[in-house]
Amino acid sequence: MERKRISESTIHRLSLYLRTLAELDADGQATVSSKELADREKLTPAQVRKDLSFFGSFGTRGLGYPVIELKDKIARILGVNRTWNVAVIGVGNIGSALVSYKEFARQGFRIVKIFDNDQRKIGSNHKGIQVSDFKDFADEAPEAGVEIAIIAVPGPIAQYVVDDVVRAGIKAILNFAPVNLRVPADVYLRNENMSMELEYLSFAMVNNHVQKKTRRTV
Amino acid sequence: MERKRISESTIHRLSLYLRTLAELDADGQATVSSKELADREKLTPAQVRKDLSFFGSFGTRGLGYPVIELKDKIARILGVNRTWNVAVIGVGNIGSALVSYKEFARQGFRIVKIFDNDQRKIGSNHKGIQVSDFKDFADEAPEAGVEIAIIAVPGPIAQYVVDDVVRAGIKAILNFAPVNLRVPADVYLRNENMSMELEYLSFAMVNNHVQKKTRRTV
DNA sequence: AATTGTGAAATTGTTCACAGCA
DNA sequence: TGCTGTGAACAATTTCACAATT
Repeated sequence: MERKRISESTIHRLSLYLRTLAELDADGQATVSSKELADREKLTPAQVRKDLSFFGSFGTRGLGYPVIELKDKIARILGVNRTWNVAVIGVGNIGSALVSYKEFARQGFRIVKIFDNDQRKIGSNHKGIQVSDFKDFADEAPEAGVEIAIIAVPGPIAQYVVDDVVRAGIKAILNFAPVNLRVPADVYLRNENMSMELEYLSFAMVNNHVQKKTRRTV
Repeated sequence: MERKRISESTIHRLSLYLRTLAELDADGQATVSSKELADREKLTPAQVRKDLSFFGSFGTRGLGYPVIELKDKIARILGVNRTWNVAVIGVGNIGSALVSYKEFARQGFRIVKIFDNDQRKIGSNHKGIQVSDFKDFADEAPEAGVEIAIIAVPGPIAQYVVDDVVRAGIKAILNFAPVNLRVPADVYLRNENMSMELEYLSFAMVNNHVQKKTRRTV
């Protein structure tokens, strides 16, 4: 199968293309050129073509790319042409916002379980899902077919939570807690650090940082 | 002053170092080596030293870096050795989570104004702040000394909101809406795309992607 | 003895430029 | 003619490796 090293930036840009293709599709546009796609994302046409070429040739010379087909193809590459079962752990500010965040559902990430360790929250209802006691995670998460765990607990307890999550056999974790977590090598861990982009803005303003091509401004 | 091109990745790593240094400081550790810092972030010691060397020499050969001093120095570089006044626009799921998010305050990002266009929300109270009508943004934001705007409104209206924000003279914007926004070249815009990391996890699982050095897993 | 700071080398990522095709 | 797909050229970033310093 695939035997090239696809860089992290390429994957992130595929996410961008996917979003834009969905917009174009909604507008009823049938084809799109690498130039148009590039302009929307503030990238170069060559970059777009190179990114796509890692996975095959989807375009037509002289014409461009068929919007719907390309969208489907990228969705397949990213693995979002299907549904993923997600558990949210911690139903505080961030956790409950995520449970209600429609964009996740739209991308195929379906929240099927919610966990917390606060007795006042356990049993309460969020978007039709009963909050479970986190100590039942190892039983209930596999039972519900959970494949991805989102950690939205306070920093100080995040490592304990993630240890339990790993022990329950979950292999993919998205961490919103503002701490560095340790997981075994066979577990995928990504961090969502919401202060980071604010700090970038702060840096830019303090240093009158000249903006350039915008490599990964998402 | 500074006359080197500092890359975006370097800035992001400074955020990581800052967070880790705060942890080390809290643990009472006085010095740290590039090796220890690197291990915590899954980077190389050379990378850490190179990043820091862009801004000066803060370490002592044979000894390492003084934790508190380095933390302060990085805070100064990032511009977070001060307070920034922030307005949150849109007090739905995400917006209200951000208003309550303690990490922002800890980093010096102080939410001083909240705006919405929903009459049922205007006037209501979130963490001691009265929600203002967004149509008064141009008057009230400058008055409150707002320097950074966080956009947490639904995608379809985000461009209109951002246009008004720019017109009110705001030069730094953090966008949580899942759309590409256009702003003039002199306005700093960063996007927080929460689906992106989930899509990365999805990609990794579907492709059995081998994890490498983790350049920007935050 | 340990660890920084940094040029130089190696690697990775981006852009160019053009042949190939609809 | 217009636009893709892609090697080759170029640019940026990372790592190496070692002299300098405590």
